[in-house]
Amino acid sequence: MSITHLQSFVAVAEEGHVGRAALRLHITQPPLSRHILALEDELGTPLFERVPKGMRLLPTGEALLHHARRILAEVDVATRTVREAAQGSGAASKPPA
Amino acid sequence: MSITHLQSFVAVAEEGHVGRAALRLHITQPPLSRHILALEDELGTPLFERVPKGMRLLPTGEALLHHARRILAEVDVATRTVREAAQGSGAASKPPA
DNA sequence: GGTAGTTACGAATTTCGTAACAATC
DNA sequence: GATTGTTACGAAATTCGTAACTACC
Repeated sequence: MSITHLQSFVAVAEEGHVGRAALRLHITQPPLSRHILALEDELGTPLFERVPKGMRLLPTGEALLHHARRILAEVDVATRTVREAAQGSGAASKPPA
Repeated sequence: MSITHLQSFVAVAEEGHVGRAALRLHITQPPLSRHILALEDELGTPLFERVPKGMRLLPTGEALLHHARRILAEVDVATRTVREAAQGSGAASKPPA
């Protein structure tokens, strides 16, 4: 499980549609579809039900969604916190791109 | 920032030594060293002070360590929760390796 | 000279996007 | 036949480990 996979999962869960999620993530459908399949394979269970309109979360997916959002938020906080700590101590070695 | 990088970071932070952390992670020193350098580069600040005995956490590193542990723990919980949800609904498609 | 981290470099793996496919309405 | 997700496949990018290097006692 990678952070990229979790970002992909959340996007598909929120859009309910691999194509739209891919647009949102600025990648094409196939790699995004593969991210979901890889996650399902790793966890050993489907996360979505494939319906004619797109992708519908299963209970397993609902369970993951909570945690995925929390993880992604925490990654964000971690990044900001470290950058602030760096600024505070004037120890920055690289200016932000 | 990837989960692998965070695992590497925590191991080095706890061991205070790239070589020992590499043994613990069952990889060699160079990739582990690169993980730390990549993280420092991405965050724009050093996380460790290089001392003769090894690697010593800087305040920026201390700040990251808290979040990194929380993220890794949350990933663990997420994995278990989804697997339990799958068992509960009998929807498992792949037996655990 | 021993111990530590880092850089060079080639091989193996992974990941991407285009194109083709499959399935459902 | 239009819309959706998936598989094939070759190219590009990443990541590994061995070997060589650097720095500090």
